[in-house]
Amino acid sequence: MTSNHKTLKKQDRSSSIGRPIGMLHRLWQVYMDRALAPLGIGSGQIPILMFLLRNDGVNQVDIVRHLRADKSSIARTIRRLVEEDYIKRRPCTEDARAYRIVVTAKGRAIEGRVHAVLDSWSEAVTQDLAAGERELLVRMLEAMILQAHDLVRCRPEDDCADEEVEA
Amino acid sequence: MTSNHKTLKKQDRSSSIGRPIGMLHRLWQVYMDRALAPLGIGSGQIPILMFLLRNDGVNQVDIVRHLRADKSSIARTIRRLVEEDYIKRRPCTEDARAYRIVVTAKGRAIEGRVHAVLDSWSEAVTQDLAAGERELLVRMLEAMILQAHDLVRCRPEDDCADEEVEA
DNA sequence: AGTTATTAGTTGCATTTACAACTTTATTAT
DNA sequence: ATAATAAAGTTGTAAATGCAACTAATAACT
Repeated sequence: MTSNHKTLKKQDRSSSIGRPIGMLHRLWQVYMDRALAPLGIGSGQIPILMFLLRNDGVNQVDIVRHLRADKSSIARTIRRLVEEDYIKRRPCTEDARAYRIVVTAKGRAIEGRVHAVLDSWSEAVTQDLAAGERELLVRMLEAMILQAHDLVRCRPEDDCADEEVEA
Repeated sequence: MTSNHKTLKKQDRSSSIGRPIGMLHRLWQVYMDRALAPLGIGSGQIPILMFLLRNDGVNQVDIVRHLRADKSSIARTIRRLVEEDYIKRRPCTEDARAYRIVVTAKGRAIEGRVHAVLDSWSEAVTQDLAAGERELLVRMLEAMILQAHDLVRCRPEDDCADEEVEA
């Protein structure tokens, strides 16, 4: 235990919201990658797969909107999911440019496992929060995402306002 | 305005903590990269630079511990910061393996700019939160990081417990 | 109908970041 | 003092992602 941590200050962690969030995200990725390694699926594919499990048959743009990601990232991640046979792409009859992305049996088969891993993370990291704080946290994060999206992907009349509902 | 978002459900956003955090982090990166482009510095370099501005002369391991990142990432990011002349490495006299990382004048010169950008992000995304919620949020995030770190980088007697202080 | 603008996806390229294996130097234990 | 360990950094490799530029197809406009 040598090293010169004597002049390290406890500061620069109070203000910025970005730093702790980035840290949590990276730790989440590591956790997910380890837990999902036996399934041959990586952390980056999880959001798409989970979305598709609830919204089978959507196209890539729908995924882009929901995940607020870049379409090229989505395209590549979908390719990986297809390669691993978790999802399948079939031409969209109404629009020759688009595809309908559907989950395969193999994809459905791991839903439980993935959900369990996601939940174990959420449970573990929030175990120190007081009663009700976790729900508040989720609400705050969603509110922040809306602001962040407006700030970063500020398109005039963007339809990212979470349409749908179905059921 | 065609597209088939009719069967999209509003679900799968309630539970998981990982998804919204990842989303915020990516949006943060985009925001920072855009705002900092004129400075020739990227979002990945910010945490290290900000840490060094408060803790000049530490070595890479100190940075690794503070940022809870991988040492190879830190090594490469430091190389970039050196290439852009924001920081400098000088051999550590007490330990021939290590370096002391110090911020250059150019690095100090942009501190205000960077801080302003960081703050504008934090301010913008939390603008909808109620009074005091932002502080609560930061506290929750820090508590979650501790749990996450234990979960992912669980080393027996890890000294990541934020030593230092040096008021 | 014909031209223009938009939209769905893809590809090249760059950044951020983790893991494993390796080098060099310092520590511990014998 | 030696040998075995551990620690500080580096490098190869790969995943996750964003941006810009491109193709193909649909929608809009005249």
